[in-house]
Amino acid sequence: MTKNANSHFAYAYVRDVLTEQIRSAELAAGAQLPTERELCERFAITRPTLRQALAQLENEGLIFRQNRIGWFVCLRKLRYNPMRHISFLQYAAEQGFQPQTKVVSQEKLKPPQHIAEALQMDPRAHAVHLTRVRSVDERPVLVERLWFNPKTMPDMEQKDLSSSITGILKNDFHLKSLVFDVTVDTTCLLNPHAACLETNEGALGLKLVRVISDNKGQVFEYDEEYWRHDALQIENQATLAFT
Amino acid sequence: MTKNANSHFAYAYVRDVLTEQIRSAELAAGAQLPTERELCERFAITRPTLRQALAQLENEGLIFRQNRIGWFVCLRKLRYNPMRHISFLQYAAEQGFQPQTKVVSQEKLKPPQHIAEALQMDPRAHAVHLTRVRSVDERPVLVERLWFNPKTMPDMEQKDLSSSITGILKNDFHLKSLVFDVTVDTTCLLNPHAACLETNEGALGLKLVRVISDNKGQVFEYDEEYWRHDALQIENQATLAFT
DNA sequence: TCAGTTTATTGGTCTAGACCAAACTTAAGG
DNA sequence: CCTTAAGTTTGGTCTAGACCAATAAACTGA
Repeated sequence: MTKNANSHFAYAYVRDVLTEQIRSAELAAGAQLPTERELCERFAITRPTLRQALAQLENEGLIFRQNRIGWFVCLRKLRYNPMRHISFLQYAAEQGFQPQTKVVSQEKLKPPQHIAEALQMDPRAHAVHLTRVRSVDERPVLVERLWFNPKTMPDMEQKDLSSSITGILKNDFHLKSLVFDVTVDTTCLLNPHAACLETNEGALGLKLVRVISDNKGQVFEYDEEYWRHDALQIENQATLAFT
Repeated sequence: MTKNANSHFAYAYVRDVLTEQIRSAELAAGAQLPTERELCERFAITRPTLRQALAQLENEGLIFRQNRIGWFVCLRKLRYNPMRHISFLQYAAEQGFQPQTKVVSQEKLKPPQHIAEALQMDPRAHAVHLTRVRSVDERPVLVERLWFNPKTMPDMEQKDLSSSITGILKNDFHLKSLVFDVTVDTTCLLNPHAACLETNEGALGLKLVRVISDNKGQVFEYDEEYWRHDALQIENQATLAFT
């Protein structure tokens, strides 16, 4: 097969050609790519070589796969500021998406040790645990798992958790301010998160952990957010005032 | 080959075994993994299958490769808050790393159109462009490319850019406050960034874009940071006060 | 026309190599 | 002891299949 000068490997050439087709909108957002076998024929390469190229486009967040259906050009991303406090439903709607939330489970159980430690709770105690999936335009993009400290947030199993948790902290537990500690890592999505996000096991994802405390450092809530990496763009804004 | 119940594919089984060995410190941070051919023999699989498992561990940020030398368990990550303003040298040193910075190039040239637009400058004009590589413990982790708006930051080619750019904005251009707009995306590292980071082309990375303006919205600087994804953990903290 | 079954299509997983090239190790010579 | 060359080891790239399984499309019968 022929290649241009700056991508002498076959997979790199294919990756660059497809990238340019996506960037120039020759392949439109949401469009299905030709099948793997068609692309192999067109570029005169084998499927392992093609899939190396596709994997890199996938990691770049340019394409995504639907199991046994095909590869698609990614749609626009949800811009997400993990430090803001308006609800998912609100900022997704503001950006022209159609957001949805589905509770997967709510139960009271013993948390893993690292979560018990982060919550500063008795590791033998049970905590209320809420798992929910968020979608935009009927495409699941986020699995979140919330843990509530039984000491600082008692009786959570009796509250309506479909409303704002921040509201519960303010109104039911009378907090005057909250501190959010957030970390972001790349991760490999495993089941059940991968299945909830309708992606295959092993796909790249972003894991966001948020610990919510009061201003005395007492921990109330521990959240894990597993995101499809191709569905969001993290953003933030800060101001530096010179004194 | 044999596998346990929850990872019925060979590559998934290998991935999970190696993950557990890393998590339990049976494979210590920095340790070299057995060679690919040794692992193939041990697990009775072929190299493509093994490399599928290794690729997922790499995306997870658990292992990294050195070209033609071997696979290694990742060392601890630099915790990075993109919204803070202390220098890289300072927060890396605070975390017990040995930071280094190397200027790769400094030149004045016509920026790409999307950068000219972000800088709100005449697209035909030239801007000072600085490229530098940051390392910790002699391991390159970040390539940054800084563009300075010639309208708001004239004569930058005559300044000492090895010192604090923020200091230059404050002292030379008399700004009273700065606004930082930051976005974070996963990306596929290509050359020359991949080479600077001593990783192979196509490796997963994180791209962070920061636009620096004054409080009137006038843009001064446009920064692109290309990070080894396995070398950093993004963190942030915010406070929400209820009124 | 609809429901159920069958067939086809698509990506997913895997084997079994081959060969390349960067990096390291070893050996030889000055 | 140092430099250079040769050999070895390692990950990188690629071919050439095979077979699986999820999903869609097509077909058939009521």
